[in-house]
Amino acid sequence: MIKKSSIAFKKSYEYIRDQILNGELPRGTKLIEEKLAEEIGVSRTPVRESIRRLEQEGLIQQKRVVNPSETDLRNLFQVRILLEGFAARSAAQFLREEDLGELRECVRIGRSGNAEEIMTANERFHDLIVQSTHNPFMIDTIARMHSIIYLFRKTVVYHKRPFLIDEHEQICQAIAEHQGELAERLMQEHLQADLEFCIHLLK
Amino acid sequence: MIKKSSIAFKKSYEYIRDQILNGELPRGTKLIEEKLAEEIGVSRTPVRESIRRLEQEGLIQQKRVVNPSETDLRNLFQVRILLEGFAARSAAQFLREEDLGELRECVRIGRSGNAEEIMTANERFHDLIVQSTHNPFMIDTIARMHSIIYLFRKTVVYHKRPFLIDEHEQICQAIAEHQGELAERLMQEHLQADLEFCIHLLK
DNA sequence: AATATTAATTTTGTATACAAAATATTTAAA
DNA sequence: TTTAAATATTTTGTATACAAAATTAATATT
Repeated sequence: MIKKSSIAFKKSYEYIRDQILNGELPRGTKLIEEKLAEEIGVSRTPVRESIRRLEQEGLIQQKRVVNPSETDLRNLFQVRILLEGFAARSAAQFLREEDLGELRECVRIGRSGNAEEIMTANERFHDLIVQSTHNPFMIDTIARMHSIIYLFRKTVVYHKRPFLIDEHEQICQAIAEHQGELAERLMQEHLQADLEFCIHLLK
Repeated sequence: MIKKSSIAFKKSYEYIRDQILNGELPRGTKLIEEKLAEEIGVSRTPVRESIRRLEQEGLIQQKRVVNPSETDLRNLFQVRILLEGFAARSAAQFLREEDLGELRECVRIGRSGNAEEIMTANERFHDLIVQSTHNPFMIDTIARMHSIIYLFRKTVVYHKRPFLIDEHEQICQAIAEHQGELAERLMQEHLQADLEFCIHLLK
């Protein structure tokens, strides 16, 4: 089957999404179709579609860049903890040897890399575990949450959370030893700590 | 804050969604913007938007009415079981007395009502439990799954699944007695049975 | 000065036109 | 009769116009 290009839509979707994710469009900003269209160099139609799409993905709410409250974050993490906890348990059972190697590599980079590298490694760590479920529906649901969580990534990178990498290492080990229950619990605690850290920064 | 109407969009969105859910647009059908627009009596623009929305909600995939495979259903239910299982546990802790009454009423109707009433009561049963989480994000995620699952509701109603109401009753009782762990396990088993029944019918 | 009304402006929702892309159909070649 | 190429048709993507709705600014009234 042939892929369709939709270049104007792609361009505007990626532009707006990236502007939101890297903070150039701060949380709470009102998005105006015509302004964006002119800025991007396309008509309103694809911009409109992009906004709607991002609305469905949770990055935009009522034409504004989403601005999650503490409660919103807690709700989000309640679901995230359930799903990624399951994923960790699943990884302990199904993760392939080569992926386990990459998981360890992520931990290593977490200790020795620069800010940019650490951020990428952290994302990769969680992604490897989520992918191990081989459940596209679950992967998609989790990805949707991450796009909101990533709104905070700059803030979180500046204030490095203590023990983050240690926790990753523990999870990694539990997975390597096929201890599903333990991996699940450790992941839950890990994410809970992430949440509290996020909320702490929010104030 | 003032609600906006968007009458053409609302009209076309609801029209298309309902046509899909009640089977008048069978699974796999290709949707053509212009045909639908004329049928509904609006222009292509709101129809387009409706299709995109329904695509995000999972009822449409690549311009066609979604047609889930057995694997798709299993993946979907894996997530559903996690989330609704959690919701049942949560209900055992937090469900208000009046909602428990309604839950019991759903069980009663499940035994004595006609097909239409039973269907509504079943939906309500699950909804009450899901709502007890008071987590809009979780509620929304689950709702999204239900819209796909409801594609099968006609088929499922014709072939009444045995023990369905008994299981509801057991869950209801566990919740009433604040036995969270039990309620969670019963809900998981209940949904697993639902899944197997769905898949059995699919063939 | 604060509040309510009205008017001006911005922004969005919808319809429409047209070109690009995808699909279906016909014709030609093996 | 099958396969390939060319053509015609349908369908989608994008731009644009215009009216409805929402927002903002200005005016009048207390």
